[in-house]
Amino acid sequence: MNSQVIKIKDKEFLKLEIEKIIQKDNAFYIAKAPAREIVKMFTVSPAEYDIKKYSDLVSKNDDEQEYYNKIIDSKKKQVNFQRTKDKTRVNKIRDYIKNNEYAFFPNTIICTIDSILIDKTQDYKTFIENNINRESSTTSYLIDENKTKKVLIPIIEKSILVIDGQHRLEGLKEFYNNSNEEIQYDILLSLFIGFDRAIIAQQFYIINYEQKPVNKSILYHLMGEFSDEIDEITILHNFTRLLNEFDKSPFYNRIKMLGKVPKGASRGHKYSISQAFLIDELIKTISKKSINSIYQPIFLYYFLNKNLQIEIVKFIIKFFNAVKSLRNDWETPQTSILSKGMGIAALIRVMQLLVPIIFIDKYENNPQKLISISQKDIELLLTGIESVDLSPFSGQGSAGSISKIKVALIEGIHFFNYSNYSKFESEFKITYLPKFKEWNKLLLKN
DNA sequence: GTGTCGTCGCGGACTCATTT
DNA sequence: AAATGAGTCCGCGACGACAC
Repeated sequence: MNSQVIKIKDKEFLKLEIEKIIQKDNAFYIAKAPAREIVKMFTVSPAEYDIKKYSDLVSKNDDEQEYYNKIIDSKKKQVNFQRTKDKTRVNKIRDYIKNNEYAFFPNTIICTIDSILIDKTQDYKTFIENNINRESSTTSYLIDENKTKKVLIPIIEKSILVIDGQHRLEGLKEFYNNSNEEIQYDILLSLFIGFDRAIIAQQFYIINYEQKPVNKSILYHLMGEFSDEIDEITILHNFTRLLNEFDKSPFYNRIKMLGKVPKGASRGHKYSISQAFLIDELIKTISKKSINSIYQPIFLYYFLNKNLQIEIVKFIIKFFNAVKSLRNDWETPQTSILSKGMGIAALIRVMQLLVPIIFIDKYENNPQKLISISQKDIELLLTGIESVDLSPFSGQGSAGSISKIKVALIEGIHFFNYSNYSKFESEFKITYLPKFKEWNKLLLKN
């Protein structure tokens, strides 16, 4: 599939070879195009002249004029394909292209163009030269050349209307605007040519509002299985597998891998948390992104030292086994929130508050010493947790409840020695958080 | 229908760069 | 050096989606 830039009467066109894709009774086209040109051409709101087309239609249908007028009015007001540009997302895509060695976008940008078909018998250059002033500056031309279909799209703003892929293109645009690198970056286009706006609008609706987002657990699974970088997701993916498959783990047969209860699970099974959920919560214990949070990346040191990474999962197992031995409702996720998502998220936060304290007070800022902690030691630290009543917390949304459960747990655990969580928190922020944070920051420098 | 999960959006805090 | 402001992140609460 070739693409080239050509000039006809001082106007530049992007000439693309296109391939017809027939699906059922209709067809669209795919093309390969240089991103550097496309970013100059795309828009997400329909061009002005389309509205005029609708207006013409109205005058021919006088009887129903009022009806049509209403449609036109709503069409004019409604910014059709314009979604608010999410700047954060655009910047993320820009950085992805800039920094990632394998910065692929293998899926197509879905778009539409307004075009005129030029008959095979005519010379297209002459045709365009003759018509160029009569046609809109954004009009494209469809031609046949050497038995292949091609399209000539004017290299001008708004000649391509994007239905899906706005953020990818905005990201590419940002990349080109902020970089002198002349990289080759081809993108795939799915081109809808010659369809009524109503059809396009329908496609837009289906793509953007009806398409289900990918199950996050599957996404994490794929990243873990196929990415060869030992990044945060990969390691946590391996951890969750280990936690689910290792028979001494408190999470043995508890984790819904791929977000689903496995087929053939017994009645009364204990699959109570999803893999994605657990990864989302645990990532905060290893990610440098959490360094400014009150919930510190308590395992950052072990995460950064490859041969110590296993200590993270060992600690997690010891910690939750301690919880398990103190509270018998760990075994009954059907009736208790403790070993369900919210309970576990709250326990992880307790862990993130506990570790900095013992690290400083008991283990003399020595991460090696923390490794030697036993399940019994943790049980002693968590004494009091067995009396915390969790029944008031079911039946509500998650994020708020997680916080409330955490408060109840902290207030109940004797070691923390506070019957008032907010007092504990302010004390923690003064005495432990700054020291631990500094220590974590130091790890990143080395 | 009920209970739980998971995401969205908001407010506040913090950071960093630029201006005064 | 202080003030201002843009950008970003975090935690919380609300709510829609989904499973049972």
